[in-house]
Amino acid sequence: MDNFLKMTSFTTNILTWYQSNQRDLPWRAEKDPYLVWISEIILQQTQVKQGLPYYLRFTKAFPDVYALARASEQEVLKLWQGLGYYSRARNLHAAARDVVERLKGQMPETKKDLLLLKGIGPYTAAAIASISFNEPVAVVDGNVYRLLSRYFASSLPIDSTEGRKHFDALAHQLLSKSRPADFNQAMMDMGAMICTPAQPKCNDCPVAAECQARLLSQQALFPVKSKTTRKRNRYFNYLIAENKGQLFMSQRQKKDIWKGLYEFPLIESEKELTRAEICQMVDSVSQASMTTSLMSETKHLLTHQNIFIRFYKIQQDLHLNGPINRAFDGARLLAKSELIHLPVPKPIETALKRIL
DNA sequence: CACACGTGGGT
DNA sequence: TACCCAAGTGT
Repeated sequence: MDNFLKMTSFTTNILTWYQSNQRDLPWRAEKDPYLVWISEIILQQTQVKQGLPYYLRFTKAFPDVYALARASEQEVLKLWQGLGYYSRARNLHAAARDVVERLKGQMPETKKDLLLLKGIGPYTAAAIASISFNEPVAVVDGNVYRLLSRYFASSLPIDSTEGRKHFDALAHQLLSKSRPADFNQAMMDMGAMICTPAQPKCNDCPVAAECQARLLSQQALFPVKSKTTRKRNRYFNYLIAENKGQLFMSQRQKKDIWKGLYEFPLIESEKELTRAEICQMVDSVSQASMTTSLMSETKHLLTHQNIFIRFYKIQQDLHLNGPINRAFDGARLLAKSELIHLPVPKPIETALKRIL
């Protein structure tokens, strides 16, 4: 079979498989560009199982771009709480206001114009343009890299510039120009349901017959990645200071994890600190004998770092006369009823549940 | 352009 | 346990 016929059969087989195996997902019914947009942002680096409940709550609260633009950033972050990658929420909110104010509420209809919006990169722009407006552009995400690298048994690293260009070109060659929406969603469903990272279901795969990795029994060797990850440890010592039913809380501002979210006053260190050292640090600034007690500790595993978290309860109410420690700079005393509305990181959410 | 950004699930 | 992975983007 020559290359042209092989490519044609790949596209045909993928489309046919999709017709009878596609997942029933809420944003697929109307292809409303706003709903597709929300779904694509939520599903970045996130599996459907994890993102779906967020999509349902989010679109119920903000059914259209105007509702989202009207909301405050904090309201948007609160609905995003627990999903991670919070810049997605902040960018989405900013872009919604951009669409309402600059584009009179009309979503851009081409990949080129969609790319101008905050938080929309090559993948998301192609997804919205193809799914909602039938533009013949291929989506190239982790699913597509994995599927194509296996199908062609290509050892080009998917995290290299050359590899990305190669698979992008391949995806565009294989793309159905008449049914880009179906083809792109078929590729993603294939990657999520059949050509999975571990133990792919090759027996159910519509293109298994020509899959080079399968012919070599080397599915597990693809895709190839060149970079290695190394982790650093961080130690977060949170000070829980309660005063007359109120709690000290501060908002993370720096260009760092959990930007914009709220937390307890924090002493961060590169190495593990003992309870005595924490006490000493607090006492030296407050010039008083402050005692703390360790409430609990958790471990947070991230892509590039491990965060070891300890929660200390401040025993005495000696912080009445202002900040007792640099950790309390910028901290505000908030009533428990207010805390419920603050967006907080997962570990803080867990701690608050115990306290409140 | 290498790196940071979250959380949950799998091996 | 300690990794890896998941519908990527911004800087």
